[in-house]
Amino acid sequence: MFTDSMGYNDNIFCRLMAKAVRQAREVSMEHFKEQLALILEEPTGLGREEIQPLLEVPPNVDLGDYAFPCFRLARAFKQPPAEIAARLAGELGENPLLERVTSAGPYLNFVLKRSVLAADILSRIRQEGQAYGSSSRGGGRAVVIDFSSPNIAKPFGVGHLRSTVIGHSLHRIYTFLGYRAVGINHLGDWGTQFGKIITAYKRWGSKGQLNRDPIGHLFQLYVRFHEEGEKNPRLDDEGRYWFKKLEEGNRETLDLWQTFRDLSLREFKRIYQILGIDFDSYQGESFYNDRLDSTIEEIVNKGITRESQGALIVDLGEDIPPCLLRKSDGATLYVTRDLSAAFYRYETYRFAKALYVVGADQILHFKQFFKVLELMGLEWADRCRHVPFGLVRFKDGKMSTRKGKVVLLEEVLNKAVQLSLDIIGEKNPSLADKERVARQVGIGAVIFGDLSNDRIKDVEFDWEKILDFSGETGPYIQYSHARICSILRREAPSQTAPLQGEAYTAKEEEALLLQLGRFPEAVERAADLNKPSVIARYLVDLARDFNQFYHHCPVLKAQGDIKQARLLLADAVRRVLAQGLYLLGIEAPEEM
RNA sequence: GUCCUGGUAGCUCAACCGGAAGAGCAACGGCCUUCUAAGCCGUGGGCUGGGGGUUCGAGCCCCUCCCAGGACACCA
Repeated sequence: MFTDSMGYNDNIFCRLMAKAVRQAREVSMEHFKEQLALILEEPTGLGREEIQPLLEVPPNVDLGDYAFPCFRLARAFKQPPAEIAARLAGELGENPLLERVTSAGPYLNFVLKRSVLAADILSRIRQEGQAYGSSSRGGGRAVVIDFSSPNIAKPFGVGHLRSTVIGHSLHRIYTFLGYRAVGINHLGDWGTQFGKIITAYKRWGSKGQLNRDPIGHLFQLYVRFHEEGEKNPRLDDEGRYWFKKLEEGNRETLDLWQTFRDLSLREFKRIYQILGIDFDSYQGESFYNDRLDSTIEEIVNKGITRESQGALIVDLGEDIPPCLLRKSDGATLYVTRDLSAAFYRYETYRFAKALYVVGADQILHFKQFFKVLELMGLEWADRCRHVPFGLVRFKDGKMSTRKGKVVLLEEVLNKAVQLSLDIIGEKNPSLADKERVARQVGIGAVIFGDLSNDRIKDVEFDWEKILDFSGETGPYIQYSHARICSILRREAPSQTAPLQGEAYTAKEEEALLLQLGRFPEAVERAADLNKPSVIARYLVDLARDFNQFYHHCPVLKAQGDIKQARLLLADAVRRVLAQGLYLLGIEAPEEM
């Protein structure tokens, strides 16, 4: 059952097309704002375009559905805002859209007619199903999203979770808005650290251990290299030597590198599978090796480079340090690969946007990188955006990969799933397929925990917090969803019965309807700001509104039209919760 | 030293491009012969780091100081 919102199928594009056709006559919350702006145009003497952005949602539902602050009018009317609000409230007469207009201090508050609101939103959700909230604004244009991008031969720690889940969510959000999202895992599979690892492997490595636990072994070697390097500075030279060999294409070294890469990638894909994530491309840094010369040439040809202390640099002006394209020993750098990748991606995808979901510690790097594109005069330079996020840190200091301090993501996921399983055993022991649900809930909790806060803020890793499933958490949203499914299993709403807008009278129902109507705005905002947290917050509010409804408005025990109306409302909430979770990369179990 | 981010309830965080300061956790008190108590209801809790400025209006914009974190050409 409920297949319309569960299995996300390829059908979405057909739906989006059909939707575009309907769009002209669709009514939405945005449309309500337009209508209000129209109503206010005459009495205020302001234009529609001026009014609409001023309209806001009052802090308290009892005040109204929308509010218009009258401060702006004070000067023109030569009257205090409060008096203007009071006067306008009196002047605005009957309107088919409005239940009432009141003034509260300097604010003019509007209450929409419940029957209109309900019929409007619910019919839309009923018609569009899982496409509710989507749009065709992307028009099939490409958005390239560079995310996750772990370093080969290093463990996948909790620190990598952020880029991975933010990027994945953005991929789904942009797809939902009609873009062709391209997820790229720009693997860190090249660079001087491979010289180090090869050095370490040659000195202390073991083939047996490598096959048994590839990443674990490589990580040990990496840590040991840095430990010994403190005492023996010559190790660094050795590392550089082997990297040079690698770049020259030395067979033996290359084979070793290839082995490390294959083993690591297999390991990473296992983790991605647990998280339910896939990429459209795994072209990492090494992919650009044979393009670097032409990349540099292209930049040099623009006449913006110069030699400095034997290195090739681009001056970027007073505010930013210069960008180093080639070291004095001839080796290239990270940014050279990024530039090369950007050229390649533009040629390949002709993107409308290129997003880089990379930590905030690399803000300067991206400034330099984008500045070079700009100085080259590329018209697509401003389509590139760094989507930075705060770092994960521990109470007792920073996480240092070099020193071997790392919390494995898999360990976190395993603990969350185990805890989830324990809770199911306690609360719902008869549940079928407990392990599957425990995975959905445990992993959902970890993902939601990361996505629910503004990405720019640093997060402190805290076992207690990540394993807390009460309050504003992923399980809270999933639980709300499962509760609805439980009701609908007993009785499904008629999908053809006429909508009875008048049947919604409880204030919990009103709040829920209004919140449902805001979903499309939340999705758009999440995309505009590249912040999945906007959707996460929206879902917390929606789930809270639903739980209040659940506790105050019996569904199955209600009679006739009221029962039917509540079933329909619950069903609409179910769809939006499931879709919202999907956009975050979280599953929505029907029971838990 | 220079630049970038953050600083909101005891703790973790919201606040829709300037508009009426809110949640969750923790604490305390209630609610399961009722559609899943991973829930709901209630109580307490604030000079939005300090000071100045712009504005009818600032948690949000500008200046300055304090605190925390990060970055700052041969790493990624």
